[in-house]
Amino acid sequence: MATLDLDAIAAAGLALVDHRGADALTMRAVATELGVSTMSLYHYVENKAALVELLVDKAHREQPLPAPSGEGWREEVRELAGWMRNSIRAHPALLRLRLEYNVYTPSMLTFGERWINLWQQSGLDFDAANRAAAASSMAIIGFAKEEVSLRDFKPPDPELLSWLPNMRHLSTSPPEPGTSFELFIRALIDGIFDVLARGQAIAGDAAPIA
Amino acid sequence: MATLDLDAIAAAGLALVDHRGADALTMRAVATELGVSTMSLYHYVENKAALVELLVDKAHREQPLPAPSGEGWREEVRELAGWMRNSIRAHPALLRLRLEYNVYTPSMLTFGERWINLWQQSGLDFDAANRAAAASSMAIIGFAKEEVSLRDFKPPDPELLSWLPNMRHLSTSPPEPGTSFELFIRALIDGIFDVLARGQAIAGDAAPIA
DNA sequence: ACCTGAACACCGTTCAAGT
DNA sequence: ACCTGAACACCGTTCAAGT
Repeated sequence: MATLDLDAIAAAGLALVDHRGADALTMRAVATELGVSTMSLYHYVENKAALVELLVDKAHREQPLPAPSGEGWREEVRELAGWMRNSIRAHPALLRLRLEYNVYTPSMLTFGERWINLWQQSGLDFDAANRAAAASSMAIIGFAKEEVSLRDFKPPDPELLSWLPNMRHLSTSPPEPGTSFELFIRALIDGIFDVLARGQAIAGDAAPIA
Repeated sequence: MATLDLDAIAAAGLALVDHRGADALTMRAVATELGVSTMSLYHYVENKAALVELLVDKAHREQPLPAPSGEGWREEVRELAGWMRNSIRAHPALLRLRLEYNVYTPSMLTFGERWINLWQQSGLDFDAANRAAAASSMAIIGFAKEEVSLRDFKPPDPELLSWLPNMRHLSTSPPEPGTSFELFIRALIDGIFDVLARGQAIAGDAAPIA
């Protein structure tokens, strides 16, 4: 029996990333963490990109998709958005590695599938629902990533802020991050639905009337 | 007179990043591009993080903030959002470096200042306008970053997609990226305004009535 | 099949030395 | 003040060799 397996490698790597940051994830560090030589890893993983993919997969398995609540499409979209946000926030240091090694996993696709499904239940027509799903998923993923990026934004010296009264006020009393996401998600869903529903209604009504 | 200056270094670095990607930006590469030894750079730049900051600053100077059009706050918010999107798209490979070296520049702050200013003209009260500005700026920056990230997303094998009809349809006929941003920005601004204006109205009306 | 040490081609950066 | 080559401490990864 082998002393190593993919899950142990993923666990060790993810622990490194979570506790010591993206820079701490080196082949050497993962190997010594597992009490094994660096080159052993290459029997399980083709290269570092594959290692990162392994971590992303494990992170995703730890955060299974929520069961549909049946509370209606709007509420379910909000729940799924919250799940995506939590998935991103669970391993903030993983974001840089994903970008660096261009890692995409099938789990993203199943999320997208369900996301589109929900919008198809909104009453918008087929094409509008697809456009709504595409735009809104990008917005939500981008917003959640931006939240974790801003976490290690160090506020500039007060000197500079003295010329920028609005920013000074915002940086001294920032809105709570949770409420910002609440506002964003509600506004986005309602906004996208309204814009597209209005477009449909106009397109649908104009022809018969004219 | 010196053979080197900050602007030449920034230009050489930015050219490398734009034409050969983030990985191509090494101290050695920038130096040889300028026909100089690697260590010369350290007389102008403390370390690689400072080099990246230099590139970001140059990129930002090339994309000056648009003059206020005076067409009303909604239109001006859209214009400013488009400017931000273009700034991000102008140097897509710079995003990874910014994240990697945690680079924030004062130019971000002047953007934020104006962004808040516009929302203060929306008719929302002071706190609501600030919340709107914070949430919407994160959404827009995140969305634009997501757009460029998705640029080098390679669609998965059709095998996998056969179980995901919605995603298969989306990947065979994706919406045009430009219209996706148009939809997103309009929906976001209207959505945020409506949610907060409704909240204000309710809070303002409920008390007298009860 | 699984694991290993030595080595290679790269990094960013320090240092002592040149003009 | 400005520039330089040599060297150091890291990377990811190849290779030939062990069990």
